[in-house]
Amino acid sequence: MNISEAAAQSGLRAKTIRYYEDIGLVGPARRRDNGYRDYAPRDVHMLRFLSRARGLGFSVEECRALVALYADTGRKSADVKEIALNRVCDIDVKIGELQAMRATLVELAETCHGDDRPDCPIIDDLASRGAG
Amino acid sequence: MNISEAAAQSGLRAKTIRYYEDIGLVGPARRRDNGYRDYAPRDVHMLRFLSRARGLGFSVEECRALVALYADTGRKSADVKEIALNRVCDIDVKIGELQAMRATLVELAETCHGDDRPDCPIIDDLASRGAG
DNA sequence: CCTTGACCTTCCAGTAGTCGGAAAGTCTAT
DNA sequence: ATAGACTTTCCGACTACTGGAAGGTCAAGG
Repeated sequence: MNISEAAAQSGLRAKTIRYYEDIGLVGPARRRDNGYRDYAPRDVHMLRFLSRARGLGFSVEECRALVALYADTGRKSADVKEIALNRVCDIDVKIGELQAMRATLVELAETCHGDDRPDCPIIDDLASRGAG
Repeated sequence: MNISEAAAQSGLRAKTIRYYEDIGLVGPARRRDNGYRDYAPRDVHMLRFLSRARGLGFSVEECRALVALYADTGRKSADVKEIALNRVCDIDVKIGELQAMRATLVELAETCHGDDRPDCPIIDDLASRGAG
């Protein structure tokens, strides 16, 4: 099948598929006589794997590791689990940071009357608080 | 003061300060005879404002708007509040996405025995689940 | 005066992960 | 034959910096 069909079935865009081939995340696609890439269901399967892993926030490099583990039928499940749990830790850190930002912003917004007057605690706070 | 001192006092790096000048987020710094940038406490104040706004996750473009509002003493506090609340919405969306990722990953990790055996539900799930 | 090291300057390139578009070739239907 | 939808490669843009090279400047020590 053509790349656009593979894109539709995998959830990736054609551009992204070419990019993944470019950086070697997937092997070079088989080509037809006209030079068009030709994908088999098995290839789409791999692309869907990547689409899903990326959707879970794994970096392209982590995906590379996952692909290697996927291909290695003798892998240890512990190796995969470790990558997944590391990802959970990363996520926890990011969620924590975002929650801290959110709390600060809400606090600031709550003290701001939000009308036509120029006096604004949000600006004042940004301007006066220490760099930390 | 020199740029490194301004950096230390503002919480930004020297490189970042030059970059902000480059993209016009701050005006060009006054120069000394030797060509070195020379910062007054007032400039550092502005840089600290930016450092803090960036720390709260405002994009550089949002910072540009905040700087304009900061400089506009006739601003409406409502305009500032709107930017802040939009930012809160963005954060909520991101937190939601991260929590969904986290839940999926934890679920997958919990079903994975995580030992030397090759059988791995994480890989299996990534490989078999639909693209969504 | 000379050297050393820590500053400073500009400019260029690279990062992640695509996206957009140009220019050119190909396929399909009418 | 032609229109329009596909494909190809390549190049540049995006965000927000960061690193490094090549070179100028300054302050301290011998």
